[in-house]
Amino acid sequence: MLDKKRRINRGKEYGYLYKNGRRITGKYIIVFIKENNLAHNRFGIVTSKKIGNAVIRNRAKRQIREVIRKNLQLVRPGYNMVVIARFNIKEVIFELIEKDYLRIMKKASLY
RNA sequence: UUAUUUAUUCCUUUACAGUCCCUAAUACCUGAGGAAAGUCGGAGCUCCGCAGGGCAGGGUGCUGGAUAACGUCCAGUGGGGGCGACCCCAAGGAAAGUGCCACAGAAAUAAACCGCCGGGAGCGAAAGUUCUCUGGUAAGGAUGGAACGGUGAGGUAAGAGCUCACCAGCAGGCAGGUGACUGUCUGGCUAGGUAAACCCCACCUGGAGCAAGACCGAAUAGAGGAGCAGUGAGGUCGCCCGCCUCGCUCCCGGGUUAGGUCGCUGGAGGUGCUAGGCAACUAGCAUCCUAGAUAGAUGAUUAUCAAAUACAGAACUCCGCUUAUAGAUUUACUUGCUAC
Repeated sequence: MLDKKRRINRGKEYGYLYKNGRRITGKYIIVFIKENNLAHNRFGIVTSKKIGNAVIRNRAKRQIREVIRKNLQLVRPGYNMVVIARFNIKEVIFELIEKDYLRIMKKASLY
């Protein structure tokens, strides 16, 4: 699990990011990004019921969390991000998700 | 365990030392299911006015037992199915009342369409035959899921439980059984189906649910004005009674996204043995037991295990039911085939 300070856990913050954040769409994930004026990044992960049952949703969440953890040092700090899993994430292996994530970070000039 | 900061204790003071909390790093330990699922039934627990009475509403529906309880389970009874092992059934009441019974058919709780028989009238010598005539008749035909018990005999103008025998069904007695019910005798002679239609009968039923609810913290402002009412308004399902609380509405002014802790897991618990019981289950003894989160949990890579994996992830707890499923395991029996 990520540290408590690196998590987004208020429904309102998610709503704020959807409204005001920059939206970048990848092949398997969608990311909303907004500056947060902190020395670190904060993340939220969303897996909707469209993706599948609880087992599939939890697995997708774990894999996204691992991608974020693995590349924590690479990404520039000071942003809030919401990562949304798309419905086709359940069919792909870990490396492809990681590649997708890094591509989005590059596009946002955070890497 | 280490480190940093802060607070506190001790002390005249300082230092050393100790304790608690927060944060970070490291190490070690622990972490889902038979269905965790669907949320269909029941219960514990919590709060609401301790929930009292009546009506309404809802539920259950063969009998006896088990259980904290149930719409669950066990053992029976009665139906139905299967060659069989065995399986299935919301299975009370239709002589309390009402409704409905499509199409077909003359008629669907009401009967005469065809037919059969007697009488009358006409025709005819008679046999007989005809009818806008009259009466009897439910045996036969035709329709239908169902036509006012069935089969046979007597009986009759023709017929008819009109009479008799057997069968089905009904009522009552007796015997057996805790009981559902079974057996038998007697009687009168027949009573359509539908209650997952209304309904009747018996029993059960207050409501909301862990986002229940409790505590701590933060913030905190109304002796303001106007109108209305006092047979008023509100109070955790509907209506009436009973009970409890309070004036109410509008305007003006003020406040409001800050959370944390508990509830939160050891319990109607699992396993084994003994005893009781046909069984469900119960009792005693022994022994075993580690999720408890709060954006909400089993990651990535490599290796290995003989090989491989379905349905699927706890959110207060438990007992059931239902549905989804790869594989593995156990016992008893039935049927078929093959061999002896």
